[in-house]
Amino acid sequence: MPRSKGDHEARRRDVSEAVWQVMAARGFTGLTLRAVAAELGATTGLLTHYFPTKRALVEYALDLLEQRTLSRPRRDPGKGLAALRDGLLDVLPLTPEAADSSRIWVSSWDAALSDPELSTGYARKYAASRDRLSERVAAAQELGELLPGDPAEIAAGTQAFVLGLVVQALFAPASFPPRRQVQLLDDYLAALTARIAPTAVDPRDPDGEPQSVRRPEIR
Amino acid sequence: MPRSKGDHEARRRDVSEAVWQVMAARGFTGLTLRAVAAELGATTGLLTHYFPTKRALVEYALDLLEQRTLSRPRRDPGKGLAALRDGLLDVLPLTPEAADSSRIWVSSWDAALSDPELSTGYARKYAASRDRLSERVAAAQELGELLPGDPAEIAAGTQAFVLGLVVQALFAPASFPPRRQVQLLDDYLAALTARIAPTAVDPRDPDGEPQSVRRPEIR
DNA sequence: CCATTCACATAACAAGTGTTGTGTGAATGT
DNA sequence: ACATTCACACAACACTTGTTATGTGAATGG
Repeated sequence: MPRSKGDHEARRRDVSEAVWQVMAARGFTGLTLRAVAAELGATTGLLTHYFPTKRALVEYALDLLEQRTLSRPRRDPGKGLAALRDGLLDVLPLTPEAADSSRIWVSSWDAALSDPELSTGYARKYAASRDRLSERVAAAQELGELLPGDPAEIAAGTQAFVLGLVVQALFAPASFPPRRQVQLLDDYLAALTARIAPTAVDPRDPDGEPQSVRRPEIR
Repeated sequence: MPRSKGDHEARRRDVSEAVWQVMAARGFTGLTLRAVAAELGATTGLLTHYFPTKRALVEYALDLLEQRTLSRPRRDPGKGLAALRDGLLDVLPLTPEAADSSRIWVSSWDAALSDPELSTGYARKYAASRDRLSERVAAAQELGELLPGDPAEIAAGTQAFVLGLVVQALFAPASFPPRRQVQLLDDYLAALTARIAPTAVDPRDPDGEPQSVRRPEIR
């Protein structure tokens, strides 16, 4: 072996950084071999040496995106409802880095929707994310911090909420500063922890004692 | 003028249809002059005759997208909360045509995020949409069907919710059939109303009017 | 020391893109 | 009837894209 494996890995990390920069600056469509090479101060020959085809680089970029999103400096999750809230906050573009990540995600949806293989991969990733949220929902319910109901459904709702909030914040960052994003999320969560539980009221016995659920102490 | 204005308009409508077909089939990135021309059974010369530049065609396509979305067969909006619900249902990809429209929207975000001019246009459109929702929120509040609170904030929340639901439904249509989408939305709306029947919608008639809506307690 | 192997650079290719110029037949105005 | 004007087709241009082939200097192994 002419070079050490450490060199190879280091170079690969350089490529990651270049890919990231290009995507952040020019979107997923702008992810081109020459753009990455230029960002890297190299030529396309380098890239074809590491990735046999463009598709390989795209898949690598998506893995990188997922990995960077997951390994983003996360909040130390609290317990119950606080843990759910933290998990949702991690999705929102509250910092410039998170905004970059979010923009890349959204811009990648175009290519993903046209590619069945990528599309199923995305579906899988989002399903996994919902499963993680679902666990926290169930935990919060056990603590009595969330209204009863199918955790999977509630998790899907929360996921939808933050996803849509991400999109809106990307297009109108001035209208959706971090503070407002957090506020909107908290309002949403507060609605899920209403004082009077809809499902706690038996339709045949509307005068029954409603289950007491205290409002969350969040923020 | 060699030809009647009617011909010109008719031809333009043909172009619209071709543009739409191309976007639905190959996404916003796949919107290319030759693809549209082929779909139209013509050459690129036709398109350059109607649109001086690619950008003009893109803007035309976006206008078409907005117009088709707005003029989509809409529900006859009810009063108060029902009107809000109808407005939100109109956003969801509940029918194949609506799914096409939604997919095109999402795939257009890539290009829009990289283009400041398009980006501000999107921000404006979404803001207008929120304003419309906001009015319905306020109306529902006046009827006592929704909890008090800033209508603009509640509208932003509902918009985020349906937007995110659209994205999830596009990537996992099997997991988010129309029935579940409606159910999720109704659960969300139920959370915004203090006292409302848990099942506001007949599962066999998801597009129908919500039933047995009870007035919330004023706290 | 020397053959080999790796890590690229260089350059060319074919395909696809938007754009532009030049035709051409048909409809129109007079 | 004739000149004009429109609505395209046709073809070429310059450019970008992914891909591929070939070269080359440096590190490595024996």
